[in-house]
Amino acid sequence: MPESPNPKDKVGMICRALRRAIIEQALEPGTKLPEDSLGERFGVSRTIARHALGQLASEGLVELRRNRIAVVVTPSWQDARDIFDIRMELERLIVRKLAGKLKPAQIARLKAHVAAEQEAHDGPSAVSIRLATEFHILLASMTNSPVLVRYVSEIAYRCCLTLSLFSRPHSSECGINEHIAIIDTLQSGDVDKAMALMHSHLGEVANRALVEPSPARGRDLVDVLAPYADETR
Amino acid sequence: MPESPNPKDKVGMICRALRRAIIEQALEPGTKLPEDSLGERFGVSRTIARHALGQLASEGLVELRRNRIAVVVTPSWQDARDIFDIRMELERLIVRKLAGKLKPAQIARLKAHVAAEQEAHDGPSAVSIRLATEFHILLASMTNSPVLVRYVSEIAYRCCLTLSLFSRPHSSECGINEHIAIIDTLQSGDVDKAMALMHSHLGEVANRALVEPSPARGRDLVDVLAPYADETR
DNA sequence: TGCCGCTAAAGTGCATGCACTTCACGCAGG
DNA sequence: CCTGCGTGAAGTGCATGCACTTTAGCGGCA
Repeated sequence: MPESPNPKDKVGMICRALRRAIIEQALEPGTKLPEDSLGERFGVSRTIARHALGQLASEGLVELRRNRIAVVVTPSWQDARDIFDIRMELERLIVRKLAGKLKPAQIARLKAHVAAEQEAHDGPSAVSIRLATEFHILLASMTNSPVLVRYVSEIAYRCCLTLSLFSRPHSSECGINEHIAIIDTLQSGDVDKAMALMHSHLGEVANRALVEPSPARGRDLVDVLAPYADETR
Repeated sequence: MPESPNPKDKVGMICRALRRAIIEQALEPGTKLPEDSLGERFGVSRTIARHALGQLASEGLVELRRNRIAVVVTPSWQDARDIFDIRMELERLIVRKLAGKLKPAQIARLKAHVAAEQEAHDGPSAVSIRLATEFHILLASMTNSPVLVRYVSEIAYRCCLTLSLFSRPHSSECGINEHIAIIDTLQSGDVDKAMALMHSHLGEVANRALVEPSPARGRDLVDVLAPYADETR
């Protein structure tokens, strides 16, 4: 529902490209995204680039301030916590809808994905982060609920952003085993266990990600100061 | 985060206006929204109108098909069910965050809102639907979680759309009393009871809204046929 | 040296123009 | 009377242009 997979849809293309760049941390939080550069890079006019930025902004991935260059958002620590809270609720819902109802083909699909995750385990961490995220989106898509897919995608992308901000350098090799366990439990049909598993899985991720701010975590000054700046108005 | 309350932000203005028009059912599902008409009506160029439509589309309120006039979405019955499911989860989360933590000023604010609902009870049903919806959004906003606010707003708006499609003519005078009960329980701090109340409140709304399609519910042919059309591709 | 103000360059906000697509109406044929 | 088709009108997709805002860097002044 965000935008169709229509190959002619240029703004959709750009959105996907940028989302992917962001999720793989090729574009770090705070990176500037000037309309013309984008347009030039993708071979379209500013108009289109602008439209794409609008989309991404509505997904919470870029920040759009009037008369200012768009930037990749820098989620606050509080934002991050909120997002994880919501994510847990939504993914529990997904698990509830899915437990015991997956067709063999779907199970196979999931296992194939996890295999890909394992394969990428020793590769660049950007890829494994992306795959881990896509696992959750894949799961969501099996509910056949476009709305759920959209929200979980959005949230999962934003969690990636958060990870690149707050998480310890090498915590990214997050629970592939947990993914496997979830698939198995889903297949077995034990709703409660599946929900608990998903809950603790996400809890793990959140814990790895959300090491308490401990102010000067190498991040840009302006980000560190953001909360204080809020006080002044 | 969707768009700032900046008064200079024309596309934000148009979005708000259209959202409100949709929520009050001045624009029914299926209504066409040509860019130029919109632009003319709001005194801006097509460019801006177009941008606004893009926003609304990403919120799931309008449908945007390539080279075709944008229309107010016509949610399918299944969509409606999904949306209510998600809504329940999110609002339960809200209640959990809020129970026992509301400041007196916030309680007062809520009660004032309910009073307004009561006042509008005998007025046009469009207004009371809007107020009922805004009650939930107000609640969400008290969590101070922008993401939560955004999602609940979006979902609530879409529920309104659904209502105008599926609900019986005069079911709109939905539980003002239930709103009051929720406020009271929230104040008392009984998390479980508050969650149960909210759950049943939404369940009520959903039941009133989602009378099983029973095919020819006066709706347009094309809508009835939509699911069958899906089979063909 | 260090700081402040000024100015050109870079960037955004928005409207308009042109090419292409879809839509709606009327007309011919069954 | 209904159906199928062709054509102009209506509408979208996209690029470009101009006015205004922000930014960054330079030169003057302390």
